[in-house]
Order: sequence, then structure tokens, then C-alpha cells
Amino acid sequence: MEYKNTIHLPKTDFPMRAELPKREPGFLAKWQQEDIYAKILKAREGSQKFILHDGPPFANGDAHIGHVLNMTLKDIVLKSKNMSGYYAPFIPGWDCHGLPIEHKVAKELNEQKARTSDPVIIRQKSEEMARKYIGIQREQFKRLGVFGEWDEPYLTLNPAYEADELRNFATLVEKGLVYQGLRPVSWSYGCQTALAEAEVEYQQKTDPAIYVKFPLTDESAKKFADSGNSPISLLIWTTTPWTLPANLAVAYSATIPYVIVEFKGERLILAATTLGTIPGFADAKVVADKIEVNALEYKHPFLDRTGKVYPADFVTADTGTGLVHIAPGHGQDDYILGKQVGLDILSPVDDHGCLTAECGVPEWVGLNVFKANPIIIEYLEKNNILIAKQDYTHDYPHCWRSKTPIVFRSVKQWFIKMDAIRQDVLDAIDDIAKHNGWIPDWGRNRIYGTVSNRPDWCISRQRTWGVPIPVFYGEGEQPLINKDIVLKFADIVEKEGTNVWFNSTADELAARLGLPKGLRKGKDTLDVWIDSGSSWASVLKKRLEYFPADLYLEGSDQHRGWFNSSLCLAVAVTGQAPYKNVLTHGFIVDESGKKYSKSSGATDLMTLVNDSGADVLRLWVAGQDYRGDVPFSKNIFSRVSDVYRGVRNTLRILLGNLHDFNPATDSVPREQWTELDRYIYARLQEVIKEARDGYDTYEFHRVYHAISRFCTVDLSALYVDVLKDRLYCNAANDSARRAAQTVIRLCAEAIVKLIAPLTPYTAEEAWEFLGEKESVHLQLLPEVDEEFLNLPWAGQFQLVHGVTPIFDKEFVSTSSVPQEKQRDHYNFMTRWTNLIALRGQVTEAIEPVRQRKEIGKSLEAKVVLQSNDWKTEDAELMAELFIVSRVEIKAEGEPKIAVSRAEGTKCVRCWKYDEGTITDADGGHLCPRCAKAVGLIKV
RNA sequence: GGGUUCGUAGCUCAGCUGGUUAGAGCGUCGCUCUGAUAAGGCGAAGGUCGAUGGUUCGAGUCCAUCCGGACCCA
Repeated sequence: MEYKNTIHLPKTDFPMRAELPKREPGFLAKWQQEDIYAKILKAREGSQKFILHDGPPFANGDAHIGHVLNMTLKDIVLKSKNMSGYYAPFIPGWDCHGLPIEHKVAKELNEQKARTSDPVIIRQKSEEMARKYIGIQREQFKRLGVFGEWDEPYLTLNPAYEADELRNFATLVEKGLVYQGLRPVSWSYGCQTALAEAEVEYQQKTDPAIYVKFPLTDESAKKFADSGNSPISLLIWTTTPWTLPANLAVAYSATIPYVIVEFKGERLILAATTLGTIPGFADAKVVADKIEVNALEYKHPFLDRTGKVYPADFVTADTGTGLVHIAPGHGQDDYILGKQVGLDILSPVDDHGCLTAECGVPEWVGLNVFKANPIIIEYLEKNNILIAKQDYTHDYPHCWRSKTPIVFRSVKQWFIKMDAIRQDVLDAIDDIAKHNGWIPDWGRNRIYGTVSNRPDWCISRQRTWGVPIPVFYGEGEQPLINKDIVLKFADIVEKEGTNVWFNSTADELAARLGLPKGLRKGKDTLDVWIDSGSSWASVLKKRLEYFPADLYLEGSDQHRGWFNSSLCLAVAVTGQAPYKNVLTHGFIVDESGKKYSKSSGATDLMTLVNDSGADVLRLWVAGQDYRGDVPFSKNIFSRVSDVYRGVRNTLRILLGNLHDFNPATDSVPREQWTELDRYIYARLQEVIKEARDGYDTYEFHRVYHAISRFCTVDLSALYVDVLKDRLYCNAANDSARRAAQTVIRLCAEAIVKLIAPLTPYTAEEAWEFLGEKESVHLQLLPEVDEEFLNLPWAGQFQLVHGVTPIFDKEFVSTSSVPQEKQRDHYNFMTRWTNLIALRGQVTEAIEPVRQRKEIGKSLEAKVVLQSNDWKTEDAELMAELFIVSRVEIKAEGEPKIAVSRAEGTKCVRCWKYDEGTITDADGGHLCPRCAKAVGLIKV
């Protein structure tokens, strides 16, 4: 007789194969249609707020794997906060201005042979470009499953945003923090603009390193008459020959010994430590050592002026000659030293990187500095000023757009005085550190160092796609700017946008701002870091009326970027940091830990989503400890897919076993659960605890591992496997069967809720199969049932048979659960931990029998346990737990586990072996339980 | 070159304030089931804890140096 249809096999339409790329868009559409985001906020209205403030990505390309990491983390935070009962809205933003977009536009216009310098056209095209990519990225982020106010993101090009940014700027002007100055800046002659530090990238570059003589003045030379009477010079070293015309001084280190050597009939002064590194100097004769170089005077090697030697601590003993040529117009260190000792700033280089007449050598005027290098060297050689030269390869800063090497050049720029706000900013950093707001905690050191060393903030850019600096210039280029002008302009911008600056004449603007005619309007725009760094004003203060934010979450590079600009501006304007907590993630690397490149695999979001689905992609993010580098490779992704399948299949079998279970009417009270049910339920509580802790501390990989392990180890391999007999073969309404279903239902519900922030699509799908009508994302995460949690001892059971657990009387529990209950539960869990360990030993003992082909499935086995640790009444429970037909416990002899073929006959219905004699009409053997279940015998 | 940081099995992660033969899941390999089936169960192999030196009775855990990677800067 066929008994297959008398047993309760699992039944579900929840598909085993996810086919996420196909299935996910359906849920996305559903969420969109019911406006799930608004619903969630409505459901949490009045609850405590949690504000994650979005750092705006640049709107200049498709979203790639870096965005996936960042956005997924943000979304996991938000979803888990919402499901923890917080009111956690999300207003995404985009950084719209700046060089990358303007550059792209210029390129396109060029290709269309429509090159123009009309700022109105460039700005119009740039806005189109920005909006285009905002549209693209928005759809991509939505597809990732990120919930937020996508219809009303914040854009740094919105007039209202720009107006708020300018009002911030007005406060800075009012506080006297803004000034115009001549300073060396990183200049891109390719883009003809000063660059922000973040716009500079380093590439290998080979430059000529030259050793040049700077002859001492007669006065200074006299001091070294003892060492001879040949010509005497300082020997300097430089890799930028083109800066020599701007030389105004030489620096030395007070901690390095200097010597005079004789070389080809001349005397040269240099650091003793560098002798060996200079070509041809290996056997140079030292004619004087430990000489004093401070305050020596020298003649410029080819210009008619003299300079002096000054001490400086940036001079190193291992490169060059220990004597550094100083051009205050062409270097940061040089500038600072020059300022200290009162040097001028000479910067004979124009916007295109070409030498100007100020360089003093008419033949060089108009040459690009890098083209001038060989010509200058040739000149030095001819005039016997050059001592040696060699190629020198180093990492040299380049413009991130035009890829041209940077030239340090002094131009008039606008700055924010860092010294005026530095201490306040540093204090704000430490205030955050006091409540552990830097996550991980080293974030504090990183931003502290950055702020400490930050020179005055250059905020002007010679670009058109940005927020204009509302400054006018009068007679003699005197700048005219004050708080009122900026505020008035901000009000105009609020209504008309910043385009008004570009399509009005100076006189028109002046008239509207109450200024006289005849002024020149400024052409500079603000550094884009001022744009994004002002977002707290427009988004947090004005729109959300919530300041400071609870959390900023960006890559670690933002310690110098947005974390920094946002912090400096907020402190300068409000005296307060814009965030309470700053969470940082690392960068994507390949499996070998190297920087991720396109050759490492697909990088754009849509390709990844279309290949494996958003949920697997998100699960990959969740599984990583993102505080360090985040590796990504096909292999890693494949492992994540395995985990996904594991969890999905577990959910499937759970759902399948609930097909005839109605939780409202079929649930069984705890008192009637079996020990195993209680054990699994207790394990579930540990998992809920671990997962919720993981969410609370933003350690999502803990959630990932806890759930994955629970699904595979506790549920699939243990609970479900053991339960098959009970679920399939017992009578449908049998209370043990219903008890199992009660726990299965609780497990499924908890798992689905717990994975909802990680894999929102799959969670929603499974949630529907649980028969729920409202979205899983409207639910709260499961609470820990503390009665079933081993608070003090979780995970610390002694794996020793039969040892009666001793309750630690010293322990003081903070739990509200009565100590008596805690002890009972602890003892129960110890017993079960031991039972599970014993199960491991039994399956191990079964294995060789199976390998010998004496048995196949474990139900064909009988286990004889020789042990004093277990009581005979546990035998039945053990048989069920080990999934064998029979267990005998003998309290005699050496501890031993013996496995043999089960005696008796196989029940044709449940496949267990027993020695009963019941047979059905066809002569098939049935065990008593099954006989009852099919009505063959009556109870 | 400087600052910050990371380096435990093929992969992702545990290893608390230093204490017995370093753990888990996945993958791999072998076996098994065929009533979760492009599934399920069992077992096995896999690590000089980046390297070296030191402190200690004892170090994956502390210190130093080095190697390699990442981010930021020069």
C-alpha cells in the first residue's frame, strides 16, 4: 500500500530558486505603488527620531560597486532603525556642481564643435548633465532596495539650497573668517583652475633632479677662508628647475651636520649625510666639517639678487643635499617659511603654466614650466652652475580631470582662516570622541590629524559651474564683500537661482544689491566642498528641523572630505558639530587585497543587480566587516550566494511545514512543547539577541553569521531533520506536531523580520508566504524572550557528559527573570548542549557503519550507549534526536557507543524499524504509531 | 617619505582583560538519502594565527622591527 499520501509532506509555492533579477522588480513596483516609505514613516510618527544624513555623491556617472557598499550600509541602518521603532526618514542628496561635470560638458561641447566660454550655456548644460545622472543614479539606488524620499532629494543646485549655503557663507564673512590672499595653491594648467586637495591625484612622474651651485657672497665666503680660497657655494638640490627663478632663500636643518667638500677645484657646502647619494661625490674630499650654515648669504645663480640661509624642520637628511631651495610662491613649506622670515612671494607663472616676464630671463618667458626644465638645465650647464643631474621618479600630484601635473603657483584666492576656528573644531572632535561617536574609534585620530594640519582653506575656484562668490572689485582691484551683500544676494538666489550672477551685468547686480555702478563682479565660484559641507544647514536645520544628525556614514576618505568640510562649516557658523556619530567604511578591494579595478570584474551597480539580484548584492555587503577593506570577487560572491540559498531553502522548508498550520488556532502553549522545541526556541532567542546587538552596533556581519548559522546548523541539520518524523507521520492535529509547527512559525517569523534590513525583497516575499498582509518593513524586529536566554552563560556551556551544572551563586543578574527560572534554564541548556554534543559523537560512530554499506540512512541504525551519564528514560528522546530507530542505554562497562543494524522490520509508512507485528492488508509492516495514524488500530 | 589602518583555514567571520591539542559557517573531497530533490543528512581533509625578534612559566592575544595591502597626505 502506498502511504505517501497519508503523511503530511511539506507544501509551499515559495520557490526554491530565487531568480531575484526577475522577481525583485515586482516587489519594487508594489512598494512604489503603496508608497511603502511614507507608510513606514507614518507608522513611526511620534517615535524617537533617528536621522542619518546622506553624504551627497557626485552626479556624474552610473552607480558602481562603491555606491553599492555605501548605500546598502545606509539602508541597512535605516531599515533596522525603523524596525527598531525609530522614526528614521531618509533624504538622499546629490552633489551637483564642480569640475567633473563641467569638464564632461566641455568635452561634449568640444566634440560637437560647439566650444564656448559663455558661462550661461556651460551652466545650463552642466545642470542638464547633473540632472541626467541624478535620474540615473536615483533609479539604480531604488533598484538596490533603498527606501527614501526619492521624489524630493536634496540637490546642491536647488536655489533654496544655494541660498542657505550663501547665508552660511555670509556668517563666515561676518565673523571675519574669509579673506583674499596670495598663496601657493595646487594649480591645474590643464583646467586653468586652482584645485581642492581632493581634486588632486598622485601619479608616477620622472623629473630631472639637479644639483645647483648657489655661490656665497664675498662676505659669507670669508668665514670659510680656513678651508681654502677656491670659489665656495651652497649646493642645493631640486626636482623643479623651473622654480629656480623664484628662489628667494635656502633652508637647512639644525639637526644635520654640514661639511665643505672640494670638488673639481671648487668648494661646496652640503649635508654630510647626503654625500654618498650624489653622483660623483663618493670620493669628494671633505675640507671642513661641522660648519655653521645659519644666516649665510648667497648670490642667486643667474639673477641679480642675494638670498639667505634659514633653519627649517622640514629639511631631511636623506634626500638632496640637506640644503633646500626656497621659492615661497611655489610651495607650501616654502610659503610658510617665507612668511615667518618676511620674504616676498614671487610666482612668475601664468594660468597656462607658462613662465612670465617676472622670471627675469627674457628667453624663457612664455615657456610651459615642464618644457622650460631642460632649457633651464642646459643654461645652467653652459654657465657652469650645474654640478650633477639625474632622473628622479616620484609620485607627483596631478589634476584629477585633465591629468596634467600640478604646478604650485601663487594666485589671489579666497580663504577661510583655519587658525581662527581650528581649536573649536578640535574640541568638537573630542566632544564626539567622549561618547564614542567615532566608529571605529580611530576615526577620531584621523580627522583630528587632518584638522590640525589643515592650512587655510582655499575656497575659490576659477570655474563657472558652481555657486558664485558674490564679491565685487573696485578701484585697484579692491574686493568689496560683506555680510549684507551676501545675504541680499542669497535672497535673490532663493528665487532665481545662482544663474542670476552669470546672466546679469555687474551694474545690474550692483543695483539690486544697493551698490554703486562701475564695479567688476567676481568670476570665482565656491569650492564644492562648501556646497556639500553646507548640507546640514539646508537639510538638517531647515528641512528636518533636527540638528545635529545622529549619524554620518561614508568611506574613510571623507575624514578629509565631507566629514571635515561639514564639521568645519558647522562649527564656524553654529559652534556645534553637525553630527553625533560618524561611521566609516573601507574601500572595495579584490580578493588579494589590492585596489579594485575594472579588470577585477563588473563594477557597475546595474550589471551586478541584473546578474545576481539586489538581495545577494546586499547580503554580500552585510557579510563583510566593512570597518576595514571590503574584498569583492567572483569567488566571494559565489560564497555569499551559497549562504543566500541556505537561508532561502531553510525558509522554504519552514514555510512548507506550515501549510496546514494556523497560528491563531493551532498554536500550542509552551508547557506542551517538547524539550527539543524549547531548545530550538532558546537558540532562536540567542540569535535574536546577537542579531539585534549586531544591528545596534552596526556590525551587520554578526547578523549575517548568526542567521546563516542558525538556519543551516540549528534548523536545517538539526531541528527540521529531527522533526520530519513528527511532522510528516504524526496525526495532523497531534499536539507534538502542532508544538513543532508553533516553534517553526516563530522561527520563520523572526528570521524573516531579522533579514528584512539585509535582504528586503526576499524578506517581503517570504513574509507574504507567511500569510501576512502588511509589508514586513512595517514590522518591528523580534524582541528577545529573556526567559529563554542564558544571559550570563550564553555560549559557555561545559561540553562534559552528565556533569550536573552548578549555578554560580555569586552571579548578580540584571535580568528581570527570577533567578530560579534562570537556573532552570541554564541547567536545561547545559543538558541540551551535552545532548547535541553526544549527537555529534553518535553520528560520527554511525559513519563507518555507513561507509561499510551496512546501513544507508540513519534510521536503519540502532545505537547502544554505554554510559553512566545518561538515564534510561532518555533513550526514546535520543532515538528521535539521533534519527535512529532505537537507542539503548547501559549503565555498565567502559563508556562506549556501539552502532549496529536496527532489529525488527521497517515500517512502510515512517521507515523506522520496530519489532511489532502489525501488518496492513498488503502485508506491509506498520509501527503502532503509524497504524494508529492510518486508522488501522484504534487507541 | 609621513599620518591612520588592516593582515587567523580556499572564502567570510569568532577567538573577552595573554592560559590546556586555534573555532564556526560556506566551499572542496568522500559517503548517504530519494517523503526539502537544480534539495536534504553524515564524515573527512584544510591553519608555522603576515614574518622575525623580545617580554613572560606561558602569546593569535603585549612590545619592537620588518613584509604586504588600503585610505589620506607629501
